[in-house]
Amino acid sequence: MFALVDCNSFFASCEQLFRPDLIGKAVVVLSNNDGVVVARTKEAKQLGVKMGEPFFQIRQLTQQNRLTVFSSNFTLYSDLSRRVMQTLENFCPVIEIYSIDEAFLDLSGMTINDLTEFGYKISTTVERWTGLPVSVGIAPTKTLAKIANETAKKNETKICNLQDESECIKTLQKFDIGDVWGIGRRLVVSLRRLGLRTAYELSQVDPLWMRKNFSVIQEKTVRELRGEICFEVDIPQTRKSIQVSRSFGDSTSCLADLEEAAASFAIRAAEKARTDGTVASAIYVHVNTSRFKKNKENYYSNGVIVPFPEPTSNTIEIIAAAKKGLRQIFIPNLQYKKATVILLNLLDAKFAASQKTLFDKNESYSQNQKETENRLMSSLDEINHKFGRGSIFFGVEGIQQPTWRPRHNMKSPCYTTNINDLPIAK
DNA sequence: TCTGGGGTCCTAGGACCC
DNA sequence: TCTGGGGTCCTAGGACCC
Repeated sequence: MFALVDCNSFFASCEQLFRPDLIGKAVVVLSNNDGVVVARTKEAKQLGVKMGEPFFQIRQLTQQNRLTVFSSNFTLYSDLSRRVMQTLENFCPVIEIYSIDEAFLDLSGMTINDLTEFGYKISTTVERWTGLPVSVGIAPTKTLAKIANETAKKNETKICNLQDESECIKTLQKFDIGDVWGIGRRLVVSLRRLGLRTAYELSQVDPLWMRKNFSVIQEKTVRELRGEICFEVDIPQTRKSIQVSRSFGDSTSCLADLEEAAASFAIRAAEKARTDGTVASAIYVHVNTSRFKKNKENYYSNGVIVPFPEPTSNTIEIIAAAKKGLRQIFIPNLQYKKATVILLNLLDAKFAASQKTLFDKNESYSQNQKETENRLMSSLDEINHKFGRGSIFFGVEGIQQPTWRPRHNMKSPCYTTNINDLPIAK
Protein backbone atom coordinates (compact mmCIF):
# COMPACT_ATOMS: atom_id res chain seq x y z
CA MET A 1 0.00 0.00 0.00
CA PHE A 2 0.99 3.58 -0.67
CA ALA A 3 -0.13 6.82 0.88
CA LEU A 4 0.04 10.07 -1.03
CA VAL A 5 0.05 13.13 1.19
CA ASP A 6 -0.60 16.39 -0.62
CA CYS A 7 -0.89 19.88 0.84
CA ASN A 8 -4.13 21.64 -0.02
CA SER A 9 -3.61 24.75 -2.17
CA PHE A 10 -0.08 24.72 -0.84
CA PHE A 11 1.28 28.18 -1.71
CA ALA A 12 -1.98 29.84 -0.80
CA SER A 13 -2.10 27.95 2.52
CA CYS A 14 1.45 29.10 3.29
CA GLU A 15 0.36 32.71 2.86
CA GLN A 16 -2.73 32.20 5.01
CA LEU A 17 -0.62 30.66 7.75
CA PHE A 18 0.84 34.06 8.60
CA ARG A 19 -2.25 35.98 7.59
CA PRO A 20 -5.04 34.33 9.53
CA ASP A 21 -7.28 37.21 8.53
CA LEU A 22 -7.30 35.61 5.06
CA ILE A 23 -8.55 32.20 6.16
CA GLY A 24 -11.81 31.43 4.41
CA LYS A 25 -11.09 34.11 1.81
CA ALA A 26 -10.24 33.96 -1.89
CA VAL A 27 -6.44 33.99 -2.16
CA VAL A 28 -4.18 33.27 -5.11
CA VAL A 29 -0.43 33.08 -5.58
CA LEU A 30 1.18 34.15 -8.84
CA SER A 31 4.10 32.70 -10.75
CA ASN A 32 7.38 34.51 -11.09
CA ASN A 33 7.17 37.92 -12.70
CA ASP A 34 3.59 38.09 -11.40
CA GLY A 35 2.61 36.29 -14.58
CA VAL A 36 -0.10 33.70 -14.00
CA VAL A 37 -2.03 32.06 -11.17
CA VAL A 38 -0.28 28.98 -9.75
CA ALA A 39 -2.23 28.39 -6.54
CA ARG A 40 -5.79 29.13 -5.45
CA THR A 41 -7.80 28.65 -2.32
CA LYS A 42 -11.18 26.95 -2.56
CA GLU A 43 -12.84 30.33 -2.38
CA ALA A 44 -10.73 31.63 -5.27
CA LYS A 45 -11.74 28.61 -7.35
CA GLN A 46 -15.36 29.39 -6.57
CA LEU A 47 -14.80 32.92 -7.84
CA GLY A 48 -13.94 31.33 -11.18
CA VAL A 49 -10.19 31.98 -11.11
CA LYS A 50 -8.48 29.39 -13.32
CA MET A 51 -5.13 27.69 -12.86
CA GLY A 52 -2.63 29.35 -15.19
CA GLU A 53 -4.81 32.37 -15.73
CA PRO A 54 -2.85 35.56 -16.50
CA PHE A 55 -2.88 38.03 -13.65
CA PHE A 56 -4.05 40.95 -15.76
CA GLN A 57 -7.27 39.10 -16.47
CA ILE A 58 -8.22 38.87 -12.81
CA ARG A 59 -6.84 42.20 -11.63
CA GLN A 60 -10.38 43.53 -11.50
CA LEU A 61 -11.32 41.07 -8.76
CA THR A 62 -8.50 42.34 -6.59
CA GLN A 63 -9.53 45.92 -7.14
CA GLN A 64 -13.01 45.01 -5.98
CA ASN A 65 -11.43 43.49 -2.85
CA ARG A 66 -12.85 40.10 -3.66
CA LEU A 67 -9.48 38.47 -4.12
CA THR A 68 -6.11 38.74 -2.37
CA VAL A 69 -3.07 38.21 -4.55
CA PHE A 70 0.50 37.30 -3.63
CA SER A 71 3.68 37.16 -5.68
CA SER A 72 5.40 33.83 -5.15
CA ASN A 73 7.68 33.54 -2.14
CA PHE A 74 9.64 30.37 -2.68
CA THR A 75 11.87 30.96 0.30
CA LEU A 76 8.81 30.69 2.51
CA TYR A 77 7.27 27.74 0.65
CA SER A 78 10.49 25.72 0.63
CA ASP A 79 10.96 26.16 4.34
CA LEU A 80 7.39 25.16 5.16
CA SER A 81 7.64 22.23 2.75
CA ARG A 82 10.68 21.00 4.64
CA ARG A 83 8.70 21.07 7.88
CA VAL A 84 5.86 19.08 6.35
CA MET A 85 8.24 16.46 4.95
CA GLN A 86 10.06 16.14 8.27
CA THR A 87 6.74 15.55 9.95
CA LEU A 88 5.87 12.82 7.45
CA GLU A 89 9.17 11.08 8.11
CA ASN A 90 7.87 10.34 11.58
CA PHE A 91 5.19 8.14 10.09
CA CYS A 92 7.09 6.07 7.57
CA PRO A 93 10.75 5.26 6.94
CA VAL A 94 10.41 5.11 3.15
CA ILE A 95 9.17 8.37 1.75
CA GLU A 96 9.50 9.89 -1.69
CA ILE A 97 9.28 13.65 -1.79
CA TYR A 98 7.56 13.92 -5.13
CA SER A 99 7.20 17.69 -5.32
CA ILE A 100 7.30 20.73 -3.06
CA ASP A 101 3.85 19.91 -1.69
CA GLU A 102 3.42 16.14 -1.89
CA ALA A 103 5.07 12.91 -0.84
CA PHE A 104 4.49 9.20 -1.32
CA LEU A 105 4.79 6.94 1.72
CA ASP A 106 5.62 3.30 1.05
CA LEU A 107 3.59 1.42 3.62
CA SER A 108 4.74 -2.05 2.60
CA GLY A 109 6.29 -3.88 5.50
CA MET A 110 4.48 -1.74 8.02
CA THR A 111 1.78 -3.20 10.18
CA ILE A 112 -1.13 -0.82 10.29
CA ASN A 113 -4.45 -2.02 11.57
CA ASP A 114 -6.67 0.69 10.23
CA LEU A 115 -5.33 2.56 7.21
CA THR A 116 -8.04 5.20 7.28
CA GLU A 117 -7.23 5.91 10.89
CA PHE A 118 -3.54 6.08 9.97
CA GLY A 119 -4.32 8.65 7.25
CA TYR A 120 -6.29 10.66 9.75
CA LYS A 121 -3.40 10.59 12.19
CA ILE A 122 -1.06 11.91 9.50
CA SER A 123 -3.36 14.70 8.49
CA THR A 124 -4.07 15.92 12.02
CA THR A 125 -0.42 15.74 13.02
CA VAL A 126 0.81 17.70 10.01
CA GLU A 127 -1.82 20.30 10.60
CA ARG A 128 -0.96 20.60 14.29
CA TRP A 129 2.80 20.69 13.80
CA THR A 130 2.98 22.92 10.72
CA GLY A 131 -0.37 24.66 10.50
CA LEU A 132 -0.85 23.41 6.95
CA PRO A 133 -3.83 21.32 5.79
CA VAL A 134 -3.17 18.13 3.83
CA SER A 135 -5.17 15.43 2.08
CA VAL A 136 -4.24 11.76 2.26
CA GLY A 137 -4.95 9.15 -0.40
CA ILE A 138 -4.26 5.49 0.35
CA ALA A 139 -4.24 2.72 -2.27
CA PRO A 140 -2.36 -0.36 -3.55
CA THR A 141 -0.42 1.56 -6.25
CA LYS A 142 0.93 5.08 -6.70
CA THR A 143 -1.45 5.81 -9.58
CA LEU A 144 -4.41 4.72 -7.45
CA ALA A 145 -3.07 6.68 -4.47
CA LYS A 146 -3.07 9.75 -6.70
CA ILE A 147 -6.71 9.13 -7.52
CA ALA A 148 -7.46 8.51 -3.85
CA ASN A 149 -5.84 11.82 -2.99
CA GLU A 150 -7.86 13.73 -5.59
CA THR A 151 -10.97 12.09 -4.17
CA ALA A 152 -9.91 12.87 -0.60
CA LYS A 153 -9.71 16.57 -1.42
CA LYS A 154 -13.46 16.50 -2.05
CA ASN A 155 -14.19 14.60 1.18
CA GLU A 156 -15.05 16.27 4.42
CA THR A 157 -12.33 14.30 6.21
CA LYS A 158 -9.68 14.82 3.49
CA ILE A 159 -8.89 11.11 3.69
CA CYS A 160 -9.64 8.49 1.03
CA ASN A 161 -8.75 4.84 1.40
CA LEU A 162 -9.09 2.66 -1.70
CA GLN A 163 -7.88 -0.52 -0.04
CA ASP A 164 -11.24 -2.16 -0.65
CA GLU A 165 -11.55 -3.33 -4.26
CA SER A 166 -15.21 -2.64 -4.83
CA GLU A 167 -14.79 0.80 -3.29
CA CYS A 168 -11.86 1.35 -5.62
CA ILE A 169 -13.83 0.39 -8.72
CA LYS A 170 -16.69 2.67 -7.73
CA THR A 171 -14.25 5.55 -7.43
CA LEU A 172 -12.59 4.79 -10.76
CA GLN A 173 -15.96 4.75 -12.48
CA LYS A 174 -16.54 8.31 -11.35
CA PHE A 175 -13.02 9.50 -12.10
CA ASP A 176 -12.37 11.39 -15.34
CA ILE A 177 -9.73 9.81 -17.56
CA GLY A 178 -8.07 13.17 -18.10
CA ASP A 179 -7.32 13.46 -14.38
CA VAL A 180 -5.42 10.17 -14.23
CA TRP A 181 -1.74 10.56 -13.34
CA GLY A 182 0.29 10.15 -16.53
CA ILE A 183 -2.55 10.97 -18.91
CA GLY A 184 -1.78 14.44 -20.19
CA ARG A 185 -3.39 16.88 -22.51
CA ARG A 186 -2.35 15.16 -25.72
CA LEU A 187 -3.14 11.60 -24.71
CA VAL A 188 -6.56 12.40 -23.37
CA VAL A 189 -7.63 13.57 -26.82
CA SER A 190 -6.67 10.24 -28.42
CA LEU A 191 -8.20 8.21 -25.60
CA ARG A 192 -11.47 10.10 -25.68
CA ARG A 193 -11.60 9.57 -29.43
CA LEU A 194 -11.46 5.86 -28.68
CA GLY A 195 -14.51 6.28 -26.49
CA LEU A 196 -12.73 6.03 -23.15
CA ARG A 197 -14.21 8.34 -20.56
CA THR A 198 -13.32 7.18 -17.05
CA ALA A 199 -10.36 5.79 -15.17
CA TYR A 200 -12.28 2.53 -14.89
CA GLU A 201 -12.66 2.23 -18.67
CA LEU A 202 -8.96 2.90 -19.06
CA SER A 203 -8.19 0.14 -16.55
CA GLN A 204 -10.05 -2.33 -18.79
CA VAL A 205 -7.86 -1.69 -21.86
CA ASP A 206 -5.34 -4.40 -22.79
CA PRO A 207 -1.96 -3.24 -21.41
CA LEU A 208 -0.05 -4.66 -24.38
CA TRP A 209 -2.29 -2.87 -26.82
CA MET A 210 -1.63 0.26 -24.80
CA ARG A 211 2.11 -0.19 -25.10
CA LYS A 212 1.92 -0.83 -28.81
CA ASN A 213 -0.22 2.20 -29.54
CA PHE A 214 1.20 4.60 -26.99
CA SER A 215 4.20 3.73 -24.86
CA VAL A 216 5.44 1.67 -21.97
CA ILE A 217 4.44 4.43 -19.54
CA GLN A 218 0.80 4.22 -20.55
CA GLU A 219 0.96 0.45 -20.31
CA LYS A 220 2.12 0.81 -16.74
CA THR A 221 -0.61 3.31 -15.99
CA VAL A 222 -3.23 0.77 -17.06
CA ARG A 223 -1.62 -1.94 -14.95
CA GLU A 224 -1.43 0.35 -11.95
CA LEU A 225 -5.11 1.16 -12.26
CA ARG A 226 -5.72 -2.58 -11.94
CA GLY A 227 -3.69 -2.69 -8.74
CA GLU A 228 -0.44 -4.02 -10.19
CA ILE A 229 2.58 -2.11 -8.90
CA CYS A 230 4.70 -0.70 -11.74
CA PHE A 231 5.96 2.50 -10.14
CA GLU A 232 7.89 1.90 -6.94
CA VAL A 233 8.63 4.67 -4.50
CA ASP A 234 11.93 5.95 -5.71
CA ILE A 235 14.35 7.93 -3.68
CA PRO A 236 15.58 10.37 -6.29
CA GLN A 237 19.26 10.64 -7.00
CA THR A 238 20.75 14.04 -7.62
CA ARG A 239 19.15 15.74 -10.57
CA LYS A 240 20.56 15.41 -14.05
CA SER A 241 20.08 18.97 -15.17
CA ILE A 242 19.78 22.35 -13.49
CA GLN A 243 17.68 25.02 -15.08
CA VAL A 244 17.44 28.70 -14.22
CA SER A 245 15.19 30.84 -16.35
CA ARG A 246 13.15 33.98 -15.91
CA SER A 247 10.76 36.05 -17.91
CA PHE A 248 11.84 39.68 -17.84
CA GLY A 249 9.89 42.40 -16.11
CA ASP A 250 10.35 44.51 -19.23
CA SER A 251 11.57 43.09 -22.50
CA THR A 252 14.93 44.24 -23.77
CA SER A 253 16.83 44.35 -27.06
CA CYS A 254 20.13 45.15 -25.43
CA LEU A 255 22.93 42.56 -25.50
CA ALA A 256 24.41 43.90 -22.26
CA ASP A 257 21.08 43.32 -20.48
CA LEU A 258 20.88 39.78 -21.80
CA GLU A 259 24.46 39.11 -20.77
CA GLU A 260 23.68 40.33 -17.29
CA ALA A 261 20.62 38.09 -17.11
CA ALA A 262 22.39 35.03 -18.54
CA ALA A 263 25.33 35.56 -16.20
CA SER A 264 23.02 35.86 -13.19
CA PHE A 265 21.24 32.65 -14.14
CA ALA A 266 24.56 30.91 -14.75
CA ILE A 267 25.77 31.99 -11.31
CA ARG A 268 22.63 30.66 -9.65
CA ALA A 269 22.84 27.38 -11.58
CA ALA A 270 26.50 26.93 -10.63
CA GLU A 271 25.63 27.47 -6.96
CA LYS A 272 22.97 24.80 -7.17
CA ALA A 273 25.41 22.38 -8.80
CA ARG A 274 27.96 22.93 -6.03
CA THR A 275 25.27 22.44 -3.41
CA ASP A 276 24.39 19.13 -5.09
CA GLY A 277 28.06 18.18 -5.40
CA THR A 278 27.80 17.85 -9.18
CA VAL A 279 29.69 19.15 -12.19
CA ALA A 280 28.21 19.96 -15.60
CA SER A 281 29.49 18.72 -18.93
CA ALA A 282 27.79 21.43 -20.96
CA ILE A 283 25.58 24.46 -20.72
CA TYR A 284 22.53 25.32 -22.79
CA VAL A 285 21.65 28.97 -23.33
CA HIS A 286 18.33 30.03 -24.74
CA VAL A 287 16.53 33.32 -25.41
CA ASN A 288 13.12 34.12 -26.76
CA THR A 289 10.82 37.01 -27.53
CA SER A 290 7.22 37.10 -26.33
CA ARG A 291 4.95 34.32 -27.61
CA PHE A 292 1.94 36.53 -27.16
CA LYS A 293 2.76 39.41 -29.49
CA LYS A 294 0.34 39.93 -32.34
CA ASN A 295 3.00 39.60 -34.99
CA LYS A 296 3.70 35.87 -34.69
CA GLU A 297 6.18 35.76 -37.55
CA ASN A 298 8.62 37.82 -35.57
CA TYR A 299 8.70 35.30 -32.75
CA TYR A 300 12.27 34.29 -32.10
CA SER A 301 13.30 31.39 -29.93
CA ASN A 302 16.74 29.91 -30.15
CA GLY A 303 19.28 28.12 -28.00
CA VAL A 304 22.71 26.61 -28.22
CA ILE A 305 24.72 24.04 -26.28
CA VAL A 306 28.24 24.99 -25.26
CA PRO A 307 30.30 22.03 -24.00
CA PHE A 308 32.93 22.49 -21.30
CA PRO A 309 36.50 21.25 -21.89
CA GLU A 310 35.95 19.18 -18.78
CA PRO A 311 33.00 18.94 -16.38
CA THR A 312 32.84 21.92 -14.03
CA SER A 313 30.85 23.76 -11.39
CA ASN A 314 33.12 26.78 -11.50
CA THR A 315 31.05 29.93 -11.80
CA ILE A 316 33.73 31.78 -13.74
CA GLU A 317 33.89 29.13 -16.46
CA ILE A 318 30.14 28.78 -16.53
CA ILE A 319 29.56 32.51 -16.95
CA ALA A 320 32.09 32.61 -19.80
CA ALA A 321 30.36 29.73 -21.58
CA ALA A 322 26.94 31.29 -21.07
CA LYS A 323 28.08 34.55 -22.60
CA LYS A 324 29.73 32.76 -25.48
CA GLY A 325 26.54 30.88 -26.25
CA LEU A 326 24.46 33.99 -25.93
CA ARG A 327 26.53 35.85 -28.50
CA GLN A 328 25.96 33.01 -30.95
CA ILE A 329 22.19 33.30 -30.81
CA PHE A 330 21.75 37.02 -30.22
CA ILE A 331 20.09 38.95 -33.03
CA PRO A 332 19.94 42.75 -32.68
CA ASN A 333 16.72 44.74 -32.57
CA LEU A 334 14.48 42.03 -31.14
CA GLN A 335 12.46 42.50 -27.95
CA TYR A 336 13.71 39.65 -25.75
CA LYS A 337 11.32 38.53 -23.02
CA LYS A 338 13.06 35.59 -21.43
CA ALA A 339 16.41 33.88 -21.05
CA THR A 340 17.19 30.34 -19.93
CA VAL A 341 20.35 28.64 -18.76
CA ILE A 342 20.53 24.86 -18.24
CA LEU A 343 23.48 22.89 -16.94
CA LEU A 344 23.49 19.53 -18.71
CA ASN A 345 24.89 16.07 -18.11
CA LEU A 346 25.61 16.58 -14.45
CA LEU A 347 28.07 14.15 -12.92
CA ASP A 348 29.02 13.50 -9.37
CA ALA A 349 31.93 15.88 -8.71
CA LYS A 350 34.03 13.33 -6.84
CA PHE A 351 33.50 10.69 -9.50
CA ALA A 352 34.43 13.15 -12.26
CA ALA A 353 37.59 14.14 -10.40
CA SER A 354 38.64 10.51 -9.91
CA GLN A 355 38.09 9.79 -13.59
CA LYS A 356 40.28 12.71 -14.43
CA THR A 357 43.26 11.77 -12.29
CA LEU A 358 42.91 8.24 -13.62
CA PHE A 359 43.56 9.28 -17.19
CA ASP A 360 45.30 12.60 -16.97
CA LYS A 361 48.94 12.01 -16.13
CA ASN A 362 50.29 15.56 -16.37
CA GLU A 363 49.27 17.02 -13.07
CA SER A 364 50.18 20.45 -14.20
CA TYR A 365 50.01 24.08 -13.43
CA SER A 366 46.46 24.24 -14.74
CA GLN A 367 45.47 21.62 -12.22
CA ASN A 368 46.74 23.77 -9.38
CA GLN A 369 44.95 26.71 -10.85
CA LYS A 370 41.76 24.65 -10.82
CA GLU A 371 42.10 23.76 -7.19
CA THR A 372 42.63 27.40 -6.31
CA GLU A 373 39.47 28.32 -8.17
CA ASN A 374 37.52 25.56 -6.49
CA ARG A 375 38.59 26.91 -3.11
CA LEU A 376 37.51 30.36 -4.23
CA MET A 377 34.05 28.98 -5.10
CA SER A 378 33.77 27.26 -1.73
CA SER A 379 34.66 30.46 0.09
CA LEU A 380 32.12 32.36 -1.95
CA ASP A 381 29.41 29.88 -1.08
CA GLU A 382 30.34 29.88 2.58
CA ILE A 383 30.28 33.65 2.86
CA ASN A 384 26.94 33.93 1.11
CA HIS A 385 25.51 31.16 3.22
CA LYS A 386 26.70 32.72 6.44
CA PHE A 387 25.87 36.35 5.71
CA GLY A 388 23.01 35.92 3.27
CA ARG A 389 22.75 35.69 -0.48
CA GLY A 390 24.32 38.61 -2.30
CA SER A 391 26.81 39.44 0.45
CA ILE A 392 29.45 38.81 -2.17
CA PHE A 393 28.57 38.76 -5.86
CA PHE A 394 29.95 39.00 -9.36
CA GLY A 395 30.14 42.36 -11.14
CA VAL A 396 28.53 40.87 -14.24
CA GLU A 397 25.28 40.43 -12.31
CA GLY A 398 24.89 44.19 -12.45
CA ILE A 399 24.56 46.61 -9.58
CA GLN A 400 21.59 48.70 -10.58
CA GLN A 401 18.02 47.42 -10.69
CA PRO A 402 17.97 46.28 -14.30
CA THR A 403 14.90 46.47 -16.51
CA TRP A 404 14.84 42.72 -16.97
CA ARG A 405 14.50 42.01 -13.26
CA PRO A 406 11.23 40.12 -12.85
CA ARG A 407 8.32 41.77 -11.10
CA HIS A 408 7.16 40.57 -7.72
CA ASN A 409 5.25 43.45 -6.30
CA MET A 410 3.07 41.56 -3.86
CA LYS A 411 5.56 39.31 -2.13
CA SER A 412 4.99 38.39 1.50
CA PRO A 413 7.82 38.59 4.08
CA CYS A 414 10.14 35.63 4.63
CA TYR A 415 8.54 34.99 8.00
CA THR A 416 10.46 31.84 8.81
CA THR A 417 13.89 32.42 7.30
CA ASN A 418 14.77 36.08 7.78
CA ILE A 419 15.11 37.44 11.29
CA ASN A 420 14.02 40.88 10.13
CA ASP A 421 10.79 39.44 8.76
CA LEU A 422 9.67 37.73 11.96
CA PRO A 423 5.98 38.32 12.45
CA ILE A 424 5.07 40.40 15.47
CA ALA A 425 2.21 39.29 17.73
CA LYS A 426 0.23 42.23 18.97
C1' DT B 1 0.31 47.11 -21.23
C1' DC B 2 0.26 42.61 -18.77
C1' DT B 3 0.70 35.34 -20.21
C1' DG B 4 5.92 30.92 -15.15
C1' DG B 5 9.68 27.77 -13.88
C1' DG B 6 11.94 23.36 -13.23
C1' DG B 7 12.21 18.78 -13.92
C1' DT B 8 11.91 13.47 -15.95
C1' DC B 9 11.38 9.82 -19.27
C1' DC B 10 10.47 7.49 -23.84
C1' DT B 11 10.84 6.83 -28.78
C1' DA B 12 12.36 7.02 -33.45
C1' DG B 13 15.93 7.42 -36.37
C1' DG B 14 20.66 7.99 -37.62
C1' DA B 15 25.51 6.77 -37.00
C1' DC B 16 28.41 3.41 -36.06
C1' DC B 17 30.30 -1.26 -34.89
C1' DC B 18 31.45 -6.25 -36.03
C1' DT C 1 19.01 -11.41 -60.99
C1' DC C 2 20.88 -11.42 -56.38
C1' DT C 3 22.80 -6.65 -51.78
C1' DG C 4 22.68 -9.56 -44.00
C1' DG C 5 21.97 -9.54 -39.30
C1' DG C 6 22.41 -7.96 -34.87
C1' DG C 7 23.72 -4.82 -31.78
C1' DT C 8 24.90 -0.11 -29.16
C1' DC C 9 24.92 4.72 -28.52
C1' DC C 10 23.42 9.33 -29.18
C1' DT C 11 20.21 13.00 -30.06
C1' DA C 12 16.08 15.69 -30.97
C1' DG C 13 11.60 16.03 -30.15
C1' DG C 14 7.63 15.09 -27.73
C1' DA C 15 5.12 13.67 -23.93
C1' DC C 16 4.37 13.92 -19.02
C1' DC C 17 4.60 15.87 -14.02
C1' DC C 18 4.04 19.73 -10.25
